[in-house]
This record gives sequence, C-alpha cells and structure tokens, in this order.
Amino acid sequence: MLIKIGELAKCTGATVETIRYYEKEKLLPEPSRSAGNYRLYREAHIERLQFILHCRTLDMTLDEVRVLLQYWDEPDKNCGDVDNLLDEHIDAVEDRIKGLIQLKQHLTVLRQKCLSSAPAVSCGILNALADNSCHK
Amino acid sequence: MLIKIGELAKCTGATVETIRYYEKEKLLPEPSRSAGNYRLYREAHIERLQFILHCRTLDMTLDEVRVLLQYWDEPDKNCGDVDNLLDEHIDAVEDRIKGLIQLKQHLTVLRQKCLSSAPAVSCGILNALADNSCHK
DNA sequence: ATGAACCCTGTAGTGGCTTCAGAGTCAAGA
DNA sequence: TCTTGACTCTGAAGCCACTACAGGGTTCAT
Repeated sequence: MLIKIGELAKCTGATVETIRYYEKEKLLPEPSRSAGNYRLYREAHIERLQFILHCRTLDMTLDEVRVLLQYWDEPDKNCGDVDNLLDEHIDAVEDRIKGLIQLKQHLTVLRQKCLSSAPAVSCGILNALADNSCHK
Repeated sequence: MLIKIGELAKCTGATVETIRYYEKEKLLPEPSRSAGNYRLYREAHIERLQFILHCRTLDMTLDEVRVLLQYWDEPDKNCGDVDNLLDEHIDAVEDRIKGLIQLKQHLTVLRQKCLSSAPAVSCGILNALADNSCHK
C-alpha cells in the first residue's frame, strides 16, 4: 500500500522532481519515510497529486490550485469561490486565444512577403519587421 | 541626434530596464557614453530596437530574434532560414491555439458542473477535478 | 543650494519547474 | 561477500524574459 516516489511518478505521469517540488511548495503534505529515508506515499497522496496535475493541464497557476485545495481540505465550506476562480480562468484563456489568433494572422501575412532564397537585404519579412509603420 | 535611454524607451515603447537587458544579452550593441556616463543612442539603435520589439510582439523568443538579427547584420546572406524560422513559429502558435481551445472546452464543461453555494464536498467541479477517470 | 527627475551598476526575484553535484540505499547477480 | 546498477536523498543553480530594488551619481531648473 505504500509506494516510493518513482512509482508515484509513474502512476500519475509527474516527474520525481515535480513531486518533490510540490512538497516543498506545500501542495503535497510531507509523506512518511522508510528506514532508508525514502518517501513513502499512500492512496491519499496519489489522489491529491492527480487533482493538482489535472488543474495544471487546465493551465491553472499553482496559486489557483492552492485555492482549490483549500476547499478540498475543508469540504464543509461553501464553494462559491470555486465558481469565481473558474470563471476568471476561463476568461483569461479566452483572452489568450484571441491574442494568439491575431498573432497568427500577423505572422501569416508576414510569411507571404518572402520569396525564399533571395538575399536577406531584399527579404520582405525582414523589411516588414524593420518597418516601424507596421505597428499593430 | 543622440538620445538618452529614457527617450529611446519613450519613442519605442520599451522600458529602460528592457533596453539595458537587451544590451546585456548582446541584442543591442553598446552605445557611446556621455561625459556623465549616460548611454547615448542614435538612429540605428532605434531601428534595431524596434525590429526586436516587433519580433517580440509576434511572440518570438530572444533566440529566434538573434537568428533574424544575423540576417539583419549580414544582408547578403540568403534568407531561406528566415522562412523556415517563421514557418516553425507559425506552427507553434497554431498548436498552442488548438491546445487552448480544447482547454477552454474542458473548463466550460467543468464550470457547468457547479451549483454555486453548495458545500464544497458536493461541488461538482471539485469532484470532477478529483476524478482520475477524467483524463483528457 | 536644493530638489526633482533622470541615469548608473549590480543583485535578487518572478513561476514552474529542470538539471546537476555529490552522496546514500537497496536488491539482484557473480 | 562483493559489486553493480537502479533508485533515492538534499541543496543549489539554471531556465526565460524580464522586473524590481538598493544605493549611488548627474543634470537642470528654481
């Protein structure tokens, strides 16, 4: 029932270093230790780590994760803040997508300016990048 | 014709600190100095800085900018690499957009699981995040 | 002469890890 | 029994692209 850090890493997909980092950051509680000072984890650690990793795949910051873990730790609290955190996070992701789509548009326009294998001095891309009238 | 760092910052939109940082990173050459040891910039610096900033608004890394500046500095070179760099950069941006759209989808589904002001223990969001069958 | 606005250098901090150095632990094989 | 190799430990440094700060110097107007 007790597993070492390498096994925890394998079964969650995290790296060993990331697990130790989360412990240092107090996202994961300090586990018990073996006679040889190896960390020994149990089921609860696996679940908590999976929760954290899942939040990270959703691009949440560790501070956001910390807020969610508070609710995890105090299940009787009202969860209204969870909603708010998620709403704000969705907005942030939306903004980032909009920005990137604009960015891609700019890049694509730029890309079309170049006829490959011309000398750099006449490369449309370099010239467009240099052009200070070309602000967004 | 010679301007101080604050003026360069104002006319390009960079911060003074960023300009000094670019100098340390050898993206900008060391300018001449006044009697009082102030940096003095000329036209060429303005253009080069604008080029760098423009690349940065296109989300290029400083290493990518370094490659482009090489062509800037050697205008007789063939510019094929410029194309490749840009193509790769566009691909990377595209991938990031796709990832974020998926992410937003996940977040939106998650958000709908929550009826605000329930106790956290029964919050659908927290439960979904904890659910290890809920991998992407 | 004084004050405010600018400038200088060098160092440390940010986030979320990753990498490294140098050492200890443990099980299997010769 | 000894050794090899895979694993683990700690602590510090590195990554990126800045940003912030401490503690000083310069310049110019009043």
